[in-house]
Amino acid sequence: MAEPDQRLYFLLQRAAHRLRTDADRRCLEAAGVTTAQLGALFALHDRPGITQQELARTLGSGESAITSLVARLTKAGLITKGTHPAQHRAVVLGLTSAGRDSLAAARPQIDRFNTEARALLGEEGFDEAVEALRRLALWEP
Amino acid sequence: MAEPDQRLYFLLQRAAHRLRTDADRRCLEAAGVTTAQLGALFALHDRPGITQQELARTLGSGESAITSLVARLTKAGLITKGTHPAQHRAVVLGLTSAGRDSLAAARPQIDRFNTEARALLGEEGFDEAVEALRRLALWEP
DNA sequence: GAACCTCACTTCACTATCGAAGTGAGAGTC
DNA sequence: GACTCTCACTTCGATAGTGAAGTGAGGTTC
Repeated sequence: MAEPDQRLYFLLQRAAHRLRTDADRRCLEAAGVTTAQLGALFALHDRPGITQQELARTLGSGESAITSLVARLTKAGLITKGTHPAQHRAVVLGLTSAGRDSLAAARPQIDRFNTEARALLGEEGFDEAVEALRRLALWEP
Repeated sequence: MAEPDQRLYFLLQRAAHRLRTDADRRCLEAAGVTTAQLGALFALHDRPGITQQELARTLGSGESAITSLVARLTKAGLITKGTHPAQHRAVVLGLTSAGRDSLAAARPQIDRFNTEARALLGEEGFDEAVEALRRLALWEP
């Protein structure tokens, strides 16, 4: 048992966890948000006016996880909740200027983070890893 | 903003999350444990008699996370807690036969999981991904 | 127009994680 | 012997996720 290559997901989770704690720490220090919250801010920056449901799909989470995430971000004054003109009960989300500030503050940390990861894995290794992760993230077993 | 390669950790987390939910579902169905719990069972299988502290290091988690994890596994009757003969307050962990059964039941699921991942990424891509993840998991930025 | 349906969102109980603070028994110091 | 220190573990209050069940206003059907 315990052959390394038989534990892809253990490795994946270790790596994700390892990077998350570090990224969380950096982003919290720089922008006051966690990685999950930053992911939501990014999504809202890219697609302003999306609904909670769309945000959930974008982030790959369930709607109930988004409810509490949105609640925390709203409470922190980083995003706004509005009503959709056409869709009945849909909640439309948008960034506040404070949200944009957080995003801008986190930006250098992300860049530094990726630069370091590129240095660790090498240019080619980094690109391969990104491609593999993209496939795994979109995988439907 | 939002260039894909500037979001290594978002991708990593999406991929880890995506695989975890699937792996969790399979392992829960087959062995009644979550992926995190299975990771602990694996570690105890490989290194019987380790302490909670060593388990935390092995899994890459903090000790407080291990406290509750161990509590749930003990309550489920899958592991045992004992006292270390030499180290004072160290808790020594071991698998019960039920724990070994869960491990055995989860095994085919893991194999199937890895086979599918190999098919998705290709032999070479899989090995590269495993190596990249190993480096990221052990990375000290 | 009353009953039903839809569907985005919320709530609840659970697992999992963190970091910081707390606990407590043995070890060391004087 | 009393005091302090050490250190493995526990507890606490967060964030983050799941799935299942609940909510409620708008639309549909007859």
